[in-house]
Amino acid sequence: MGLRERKKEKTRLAILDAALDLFLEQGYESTTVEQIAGAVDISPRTFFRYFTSKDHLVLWFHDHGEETMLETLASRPPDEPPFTALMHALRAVLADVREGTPQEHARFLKLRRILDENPRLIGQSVARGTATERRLAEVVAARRGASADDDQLSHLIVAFAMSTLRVGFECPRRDGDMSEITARMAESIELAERSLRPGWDLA
Amino acid sequence: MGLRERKKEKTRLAILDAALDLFLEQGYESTTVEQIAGAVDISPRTFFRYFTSKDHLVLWFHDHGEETMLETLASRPPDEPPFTALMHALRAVLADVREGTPQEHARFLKLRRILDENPRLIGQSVARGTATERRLAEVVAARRGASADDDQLSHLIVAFAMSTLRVGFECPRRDGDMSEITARMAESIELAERSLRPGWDLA
DNA sequence: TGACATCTGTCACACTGTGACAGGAAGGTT
DNA sequence: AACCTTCCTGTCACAGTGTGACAGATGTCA
Repeated sequence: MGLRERKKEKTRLAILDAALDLFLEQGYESTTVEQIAGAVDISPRTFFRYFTSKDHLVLWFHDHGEETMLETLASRPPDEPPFTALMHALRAVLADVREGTPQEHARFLKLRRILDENPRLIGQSVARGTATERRLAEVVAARRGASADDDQLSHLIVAFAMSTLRVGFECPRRDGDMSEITARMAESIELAERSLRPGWDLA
Repeated sequence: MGLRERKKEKTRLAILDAALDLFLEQGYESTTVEQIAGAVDISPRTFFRYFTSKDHLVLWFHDHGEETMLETLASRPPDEPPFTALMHALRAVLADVREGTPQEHARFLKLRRILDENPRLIGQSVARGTATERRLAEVVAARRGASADDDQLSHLIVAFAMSTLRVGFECPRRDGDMSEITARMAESIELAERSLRPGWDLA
């Protein structure tokens, strides 16, 4: 990894951290891109070369999560029931979060607080999730030997799995610490697994 | 209902219809608010007094659906299992769509095509859904004699129900007619009911 | 008809996001 | 070290969304 890429990554994180702090100080809406750019001494135009939009800042983790899910899903044995495979993917995301550096934990907690204070952003986060769902549905449909276009069950399996993740992520109280949050997410996964009829995702 | 309200409703629908047609002709992104306003001979400023944003146009039906769901849910017997009650609410939404006037059907079909061509808008639609989910979760939690803050299962029940609706709505092929779409939605509801373990929402 | 609330258009504006272009920094090549 | 190439950054200009303030038009009710 060359100097160029390292510098880029550093700038990226600097923007993110500055933005999260500003959002917590003054609120999301009342913080402008100009301020964020100013805080890390770049031009507003450059900001948009690192993040495609102001909202995109908040979806930072989401992109990582999606990647993890797709990778994990691909690595699961092909004969494993699809929903089970997805639950493993969820646990992988959870493990990623838990095993992060203290810095990453801090970012994660800040992000949760911001999302909690700005319901609109939760919406945006979910909105991005629909793109992920489409891709996951393709993979699940392939596993089931069907086409994602016809097979409603593939979509339902994925939708249920993503719901599980969301509930675990959003549900904890705003003052929860890292261990409480991950515990909630784990709890949500177990809840979902208990709720579904065995073999429902094979029919 | 006075003249004022009737006129308002008429303008509202005129804006909506003009917008849907423009979106289908030229695409969502390349249609401006100015054009929409021009098509119905109002000022752009006035447009924003009827719809809070350009996106809001597309969420028109969503607002109706939410209302129907909350009303239906309130009218179901209190001792009915929550997920069952929600499935009834879903069927009520479906019935509303099916029983609409031909004009309303036309709007519905146009809207579906627009959503299908603009994935970003599906996201927005889902995003709005999160607000609905919160309210529904409150009601479900109350039914379960719990607080929505603590009870993850309430959130999961609602999330699963909304997933069911979404899958039914999004899944049909873009060229489907009204009867095919409603059939798909009904199918999705039955699929969900079959998939869950009896009594899972009572624990 | 007159008093009142509500709706509408105009003007002005802040903010997000994008395209085009020119200068500068990183990387590899000789 | 000098060179060229490629990518990154800042500046300028701009389209488009969305909002606040105010004045005038329109519906409502007495």
